[in-house]
Amino acid sequence: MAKNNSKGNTKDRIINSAKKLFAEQGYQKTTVMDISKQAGLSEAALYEYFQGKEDLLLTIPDLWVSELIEDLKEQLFGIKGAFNKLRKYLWWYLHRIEEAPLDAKIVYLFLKTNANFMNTEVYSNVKILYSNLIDIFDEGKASGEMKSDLNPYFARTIFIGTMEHIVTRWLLKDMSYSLFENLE
Amino acid sequence: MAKNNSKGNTKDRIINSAKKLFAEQGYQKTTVMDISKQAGLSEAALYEYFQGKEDLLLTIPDLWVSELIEDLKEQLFGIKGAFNKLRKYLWWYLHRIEEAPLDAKIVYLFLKTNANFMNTEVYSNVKILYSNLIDIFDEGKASGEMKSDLNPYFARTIFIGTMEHIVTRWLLKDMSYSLFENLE
DNA sequence: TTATTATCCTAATGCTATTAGGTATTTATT
DNA sequence: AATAAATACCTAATAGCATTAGGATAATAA
Repeated sequence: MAKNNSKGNTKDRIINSAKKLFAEQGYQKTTVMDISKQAGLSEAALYEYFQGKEDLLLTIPDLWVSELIEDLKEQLFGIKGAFNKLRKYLWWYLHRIEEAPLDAKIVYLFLKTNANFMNTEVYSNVKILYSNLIDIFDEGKASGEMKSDLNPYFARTIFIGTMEHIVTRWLLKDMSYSLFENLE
Repeated sequence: MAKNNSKGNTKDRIINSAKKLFAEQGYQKTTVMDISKQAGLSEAALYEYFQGKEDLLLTIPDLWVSELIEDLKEQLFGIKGAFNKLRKYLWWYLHRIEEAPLDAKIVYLFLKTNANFMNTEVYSNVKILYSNLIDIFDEGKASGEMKSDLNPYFARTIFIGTMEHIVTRWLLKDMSYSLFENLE
């Protein structure tokens, strides 16, 4: 019950070191020694906490994305109108990404290229995150706010595609400007 | 003058082997030995043709993207109307990607995550490829086909974002369906 | 024929992820 | 309090892989 005090700290230290280094130098160029040194440990000790380098990569954004799901519910709660919800969604998403650029970079740039990404907790959580949009578009159609022949799935593809494109470009350009500079 | 007969062949063999293996197993999990064995060479011989594994990755889609640029001009030539051009652009792009899924996978999934991507020939070529869209939107505004307050840059972001999202999803799902199943 | 260059090889080298096998310190049990 | 067990960490292998050294063979040029 009182066992994971320093253990929890160490694990966090490893995660934070890895996050920083992965985002800065990329996954490949970051060595396990880099990470463990930054966390103040030996390499071997790191393996007490994670199965390996890849496991570390896959674990890092787990927490972040789970948080996002919880937060999104709250944020959308009480907002009336599909367009208002969409606006809020967009704003919220970009805001969260600007707040946690390291996590975002790892998810966007390194995780997707990993062969095991599709079997990840993160992947299914991202799907949940995006499924909310379908509901919003359905609501918009039902209320008459949006055209009745709108295909919600295609609308979502456009919405997400655009958002992700903006974010990816921002990440590739080293976050050198604010994401909000180019909002309609 | 007659020196690069077998040399040219060998280089092609290496490129094709690497392309296949990168796309199948991912960049990290593919070893130089895999590639050279598949190409019928020793590992050392491969280094006569490429500086290394990363150089190989960066070189592979060079040719493909250069070709695309040439082809696009032809394809759009003689088409009247911005919307017609847009439709053609979309159709052409998806078609070319279905035709060369290995190149596409490498560009979309592995190249973008590489730290050196931004300094690549491929990157500047992709920019050229996308800059054509600005002209199309400008033309559409000038001809009255599109609203005069349309922001061409934002329109392009939406267009490309949507396209890339569709393609990325398709690639991640192992190209298990035709890209044209879900066209408007 | 001799020199040069192209093409390829085997055998290092050195870096990096991961494991083996252990020590010391904390926690639980009697 | 004494002993057992688990925790947190270490140094020193091991093994895989990218890359290089140092040639050998064969084609081409002088």
